[in-house]
Amino acid sequence: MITKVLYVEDEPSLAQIVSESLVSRGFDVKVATDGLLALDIILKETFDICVLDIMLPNIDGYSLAEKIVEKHPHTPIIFLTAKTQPRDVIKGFDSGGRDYLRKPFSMEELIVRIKNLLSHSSPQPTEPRQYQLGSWIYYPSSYELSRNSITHPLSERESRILHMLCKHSNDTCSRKDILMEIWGDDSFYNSRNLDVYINKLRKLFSTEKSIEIMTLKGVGYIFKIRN
Amino acid sequence: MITKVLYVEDEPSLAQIVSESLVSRGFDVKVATDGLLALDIILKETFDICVLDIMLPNIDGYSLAEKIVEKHPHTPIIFLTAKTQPRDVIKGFDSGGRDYLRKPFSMEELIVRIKNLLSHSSPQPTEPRQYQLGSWIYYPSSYELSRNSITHPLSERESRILHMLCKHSNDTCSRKDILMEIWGDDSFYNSRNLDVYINKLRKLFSTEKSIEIMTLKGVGYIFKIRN
DNA sequence: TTGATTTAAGGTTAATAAAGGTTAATTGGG
DNA sequence: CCCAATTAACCTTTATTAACCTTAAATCAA
Repeated sequence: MITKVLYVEDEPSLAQIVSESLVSRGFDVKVATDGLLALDIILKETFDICVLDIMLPNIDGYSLAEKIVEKHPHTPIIFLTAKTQPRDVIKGFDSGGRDYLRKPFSMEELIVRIKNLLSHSSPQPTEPRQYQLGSWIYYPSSYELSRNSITHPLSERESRILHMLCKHSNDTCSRKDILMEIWGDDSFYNSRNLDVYINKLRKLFSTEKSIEIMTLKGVGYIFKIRN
Repeated sequence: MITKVLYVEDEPSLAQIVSESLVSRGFDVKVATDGLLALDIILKETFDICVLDIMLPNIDGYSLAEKIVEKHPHTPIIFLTAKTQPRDVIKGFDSGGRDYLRKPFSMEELIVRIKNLLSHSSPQPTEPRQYQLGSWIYYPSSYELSRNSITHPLSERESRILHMLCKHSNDTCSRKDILMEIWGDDSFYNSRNLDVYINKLRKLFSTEKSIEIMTLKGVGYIFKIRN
C-alpha cells in the first residue's frame, strides 16, 4: 500500500525539495504551507504519517499536532524544525509528536525515521462501515438498522449514540464522553436526555439475547456483544 | 510499575551522570561498560528499554542491538552516540534501533524520548481475562460472575474491588491501597463503605469452601483461593 | 504472668442520597 | 401539523452514610 504523508512547511523551496524527494521514494505527499490550511486538510483526509514544521503562519506546529492526535490518535507525527532547544523537543513530544528532527537534516535520516515510525506504529484500526448487532446489521452512515431485508431508520441522536457504543463495544464508554461527543457539553449531566435514548436503544435490542447495554453507575455504559 | 533500563556506555563519567539522572527520575537503571558484559546481562535479564552507545569495547552497539532484538523483539532501543553521520543513523535503525540521539545531548531530551518509546510500544503484560473462583468464573471486563451458564452481574464497585482482590490473591491487599484505587482517596479510612462491599462479596462466596476473604486487622485483606 | 478491661478496627444492617430508568408531556424547527 | 429532541415527573437501583455490634490486640490490675 502506498504511504500517505502530510507535510506542513511554510518555506516553499524546502517544501518542494523535501516533497520531491519523498515522492521519488514512493510516498504520496500532500504539502500544506500554512497551519490553518493543514488543519482543513486533516479534518477531511487521513494520512499514514504527518511531518510538521513548528513555526508556521496562523497555527503553530504544536497546536496542529494536538488537533491531529485528537482526530487520529494513531497517526504518528514527526517534527522537523530549526528549533533546537531541549524545551522545544519536550514540547514537541508533549503535544503528541513521536519524533523530532532538527534542521538542517539529512533526507536519508528523515526517510529512515519515517519508516521506523510507520513500521512500529499500530496500524490504524479501520472503522467498520457496518456492525453485526445480534440479528440486526447497523449502518452508521445511513442511520439505519436492517434485518431480513426490512430496515428500521434511526434518528440522528439514536444513531450517533449507538455508533459511539459500537465503537467501544465490550469496553466502558463513559457517560461524560457520550455527553461531550453527542451534545458537546456535559452540563447535561443532570438531564435525563441520554437516559431516554439508552432506553430506546435497549427496547430496540430487547429481543436480542447477545446484545446488552449494561450500566456502570457513576461511570457509564458497556455495550456488550456476545458471540 | 518501575521501568527497567539497560544503559550501555563505556565512558565512566558519562555513564555515572546519566545513570544517576535516570535513577533520580525513578528509573531502575543497570549500567554496562562494555559490549560483551551487556550481552551477558541481556541474556539473563529483561528490560523495558535499552540505551546503547555505539562505540564500545568488544562488541559494537549495532551488533548488540541485533542481539537484543533477536531475544526481545519488543524491547525498544535508543542509540546515544557521538557518531553523527546520516549513514550511522541509518545503520542504527537498520540494526533494530527505535531512536537515535546524538551526543552531546540534553538529559531532558533523553528522558522524553525514552518515555515516548515506552508509551508507544508497550505490549502490556497481559492480565488474565477471567479468574476461577471456586465454582464461579469471574470476568472483570464484563463485570460478571458465571456458574453453570447462569451469570450474576456485579456493580461497578463490587467488580472493581473483587478484581483488585483477584490480582493480589493469596497475598495481602492493604485497605489503604483499595481505598486509593477505588475511591482515589483514603480519607474514607473511617467510613464503613469498603466494609459494606467486603460484606457483599463474602456473602456471594459464602457457599464456596475454597474462597475466603480474610481480614488482617490494621492492614487489609488476603483473598485466599485454595485449589 | 494472667485474666479482665479498654479501645481501635472492622462487621452488619438499615436508612439516606445519588445516579439512572421509564413514561408521558412539551418544545421547536421543517 | 408532524416528528425528533428535550424536559418533567415519578420510579428503581446502587452507592454512601449512619448507627450499632463484634472482635482481637493492647493495656492494666492484681
